Amino acid sequence: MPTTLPPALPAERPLVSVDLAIFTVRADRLHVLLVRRPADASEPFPHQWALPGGFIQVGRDQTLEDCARRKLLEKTGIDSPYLEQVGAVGSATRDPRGWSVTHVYFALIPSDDVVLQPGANASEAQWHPLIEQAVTESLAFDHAQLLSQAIERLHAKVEYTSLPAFLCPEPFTLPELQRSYEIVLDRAVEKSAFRKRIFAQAFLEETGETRITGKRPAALYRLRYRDRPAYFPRTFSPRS
Amino acid sequence: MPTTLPPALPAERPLVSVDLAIFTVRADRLHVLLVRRPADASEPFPHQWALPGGFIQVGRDQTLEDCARRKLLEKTGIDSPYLEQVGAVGSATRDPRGWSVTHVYFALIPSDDVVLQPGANASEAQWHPLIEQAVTESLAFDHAQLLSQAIERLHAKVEYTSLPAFLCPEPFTLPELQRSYEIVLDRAVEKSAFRKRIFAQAFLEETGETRITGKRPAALYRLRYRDRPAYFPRTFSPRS
DNA sequence: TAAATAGTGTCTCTAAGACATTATTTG
DNA sequence: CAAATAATGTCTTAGAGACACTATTTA
Repeated sequence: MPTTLPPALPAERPLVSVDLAIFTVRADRLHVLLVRRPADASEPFPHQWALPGGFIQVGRDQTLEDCARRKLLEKTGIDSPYLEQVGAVGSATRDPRGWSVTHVYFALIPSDDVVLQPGANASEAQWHPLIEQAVTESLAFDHAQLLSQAIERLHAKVEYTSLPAFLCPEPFTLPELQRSYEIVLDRAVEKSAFRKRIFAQAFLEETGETRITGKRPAALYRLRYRDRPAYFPRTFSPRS
Repeated sequence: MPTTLPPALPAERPLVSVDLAIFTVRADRLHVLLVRRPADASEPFPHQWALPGGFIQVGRDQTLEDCARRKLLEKTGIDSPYLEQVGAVGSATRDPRGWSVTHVYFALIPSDDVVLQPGANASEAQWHPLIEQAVTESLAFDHAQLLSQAIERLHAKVEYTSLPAFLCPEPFTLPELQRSYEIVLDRAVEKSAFRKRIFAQAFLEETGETRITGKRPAALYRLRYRDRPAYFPRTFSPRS
């Protein structure tokens, strides 16, 4: 029998964590939630900004996604956001404490639902605006890379899905939804084409109410399905 | 100091693995490579078919993707396939040996490059045809679900990328590439539209040679870039 | 020259972009 | 009624689908 066969179970196991890119729109800008690493010098990257996250607790989390939802609830008080797995990044060197794999999720939440949770380490949670697809602070670990993966995914999917609707507090008007698209895409969107596109997918329902913000009141809508986005048959700008 | 704070490092760590859905086209059908679990009754799911994969070896694999490439090389002898991470699935119950996370990758390889590696456990590696998007055997663990996630991703991306080109032995003719699309999509593709679409993206280069299989010889092409697919501005059938 | 496969041309259709126009409100 | 914002209408355009047609080979 060869001696090179791996053992049935590995002697050493990697660290396993989940990290979240939680996005919202505030003050007409896309923001991401960051937390400060503990100041304790025995921890890696003390006092640096990082994506909220943490290790799987095998006694507590039933699934990877449960762990992500738990973290989100702890930080924001929100328990049913739009949540999507972006991917996993694992290597021997990304965490000085050892071989580690992290699982990146992104969440979209309407900012008025958020109650940043006080207490313990969450007191240092803060919204950071995204300038040119990135955050100005330098982040702990490889979190800058994880964040840009999440942003890249968001950016790509906004071209052909209704994701920005999950950033709007319900009910919302069509101009508000359009603005949400423009903020995420960071470019102007043509109104008439936008409306045809949205209505063709029929994922909104009228509340019957209107909102009087500017001059002519705008019709209010809510999502027909809170649990999944709508898909458009084409992207916004097929070439550009 | 509260006693509910998690420890800096978790006491228990999940098992971490990689599983591969390796696709190829043989005999005009999409196939996936499966391996038999060891017959040893002390192992879970003895003698069942499973996706090739295994635990991360922290002393050996530098990254998650390295681990996937290593497994692929061990099973097929191929070292630079198209390889893409599909996602991670983790839960307390998916492996009877404990909390486990697996990372699913899919690979596309031209079947004539493959040399199924003999020896040890690899002697039991076999190509299985996909009928109606699935394999007829029942698979170990949650591998049926992992496989369908991989197939779903492949299916979705074929609508707007050049992925089927990675299934064709180079050089290939346009009718051969079209057939590759039809096999993966499991539907007919219209020739004229197909050719316009392919040439518009300019990801092929002519070899100058032709292949004489049927009557009129067909021009031979190879990929301009082996490392990434081309993206089309629209999907194949915008509605249907 | 018939059969078969490779490759092209033409017309239609769908959904997006541009941009002008109409509608409804407040001051 | 003027200003402002909401909503609609019309024309163009890009790229896919349908399908007829031409081109090049072998038997």
